[in-house]
Amino acid sequence: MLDLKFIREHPEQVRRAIELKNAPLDLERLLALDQQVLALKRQIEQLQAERNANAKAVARARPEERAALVEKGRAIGAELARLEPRLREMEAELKELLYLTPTPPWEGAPVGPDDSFNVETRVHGNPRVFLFEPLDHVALVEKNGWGDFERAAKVSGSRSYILRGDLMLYELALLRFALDRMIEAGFTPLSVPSLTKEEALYGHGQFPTGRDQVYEVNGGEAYLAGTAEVLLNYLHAGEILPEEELPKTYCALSPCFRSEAGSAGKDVRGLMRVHQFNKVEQYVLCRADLEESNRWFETLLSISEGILQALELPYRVVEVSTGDMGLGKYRQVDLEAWVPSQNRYRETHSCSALLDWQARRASLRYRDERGRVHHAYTLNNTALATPRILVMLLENHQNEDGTVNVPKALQPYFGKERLEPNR
RNA sequence: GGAGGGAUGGCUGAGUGGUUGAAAGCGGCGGUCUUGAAAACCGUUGUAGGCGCAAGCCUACCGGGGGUUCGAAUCCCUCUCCCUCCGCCA
Repeated sequence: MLDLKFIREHPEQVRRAIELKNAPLDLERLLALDQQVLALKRQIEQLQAERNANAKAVARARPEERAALVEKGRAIGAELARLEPRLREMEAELKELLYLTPTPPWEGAPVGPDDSFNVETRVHGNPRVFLFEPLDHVALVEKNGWGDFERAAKVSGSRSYILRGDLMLYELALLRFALDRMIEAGFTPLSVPSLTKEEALYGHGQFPTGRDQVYEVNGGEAYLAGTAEVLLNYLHAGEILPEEELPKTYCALSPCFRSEAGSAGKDVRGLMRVHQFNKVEQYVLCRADLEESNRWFETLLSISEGILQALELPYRVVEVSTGDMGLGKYRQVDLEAWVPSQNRYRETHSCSALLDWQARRASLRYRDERGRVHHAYTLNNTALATPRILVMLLENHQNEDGTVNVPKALQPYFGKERLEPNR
């Protein structure tokens, strides 16, 4: 969400951002509505001032003057009662439009409407050359008894999974490993709920545009968060933090839920795209300073790269295009790890800087040393998400006999050098 | 699930229809005093929006929303959250 004043004063920049981001927003409607709201508000405030003055006059009035003043107050009240509902409606519509305002993307972002315009900026490691016919991750899981997709579907429907034996333990090891990397980097580990209120989803940016991706609980009483970012971003909602308390650097482990509406037919098999998964998320709330935000962006990205390197996975770095990055983002870089069975890289991490777009929605503010109040900047990135990362780990580290090697860095967490078949 | 009690400014807390955006205390900030500090004393100290070159003025906000009234922190309705007791329970 952009500052209304900024929109008024820089409509051309906003128009450009709408174009670049393909934002579903009618800027002319927003600007016109803004003017109407301002005019009506002025009128109403004028009437309120009159009403207040009149009410005070009633209190002081001599008995013979009262009736006339009360009558005047009644007239003002009637006029207000006529105007106020209109203002409420107009403000509600204005707010809906404001929720659709996009952050202008950074000048380095590739320009284009979709992910086909994303640009690979760097590759790390080489895809492994197999001296045997490698299996895909579903075959590996089935061969070793490391999971049960059929029964998962019976119990929970499509896009669900059951992990078993070593693979189940491997997931736990991975999550704990990722948390330790975050803690080493100075982040505060949190466990947060997955149940979320509607406001938090608006504050995050998931609502209103991504509503169809979210599971609703009890007819809208709550929602299941698709990422801990939703919760982390609402932790300090409405607060004004002292500047000394910034940056807030959090990492959280949480179950994540996604309806995957619209991705029917894509990645329906296995662990690639599931309705419920676990994720360690990185989140930063910092001062409204572009340089600081840029530094954090690099930090978040390098933490994730460090994790992929420790997992000994070949990956590439992708600069996400303006049309693919989402309304709120200033910059987005994805990390994609190699998937041998698909002969391509698939996303494992998504690093984003949103400037004050989320902070305005959730009212995340801080007070500087001069006493002035600012909206903060927010950033986030995946630290590690399972089970998708298991796809890459199983396929890349498989042996000819179907066992799977555990990267050195994970061995202390897993306790063994390889995953062995479940008997 | 049942019964009851609450929600006021950074914090504690007064305030049940009329100059109350809100007493008082604490805290914060500035100053006086002091070699320095403490204490004491004086001043100051919410957010958002609008108007104005500015000084400043206006409006809204006492958990959220709605209502009654000339006038609401105060009365009514509703929702949310918190606390106590009972029941159930990982």
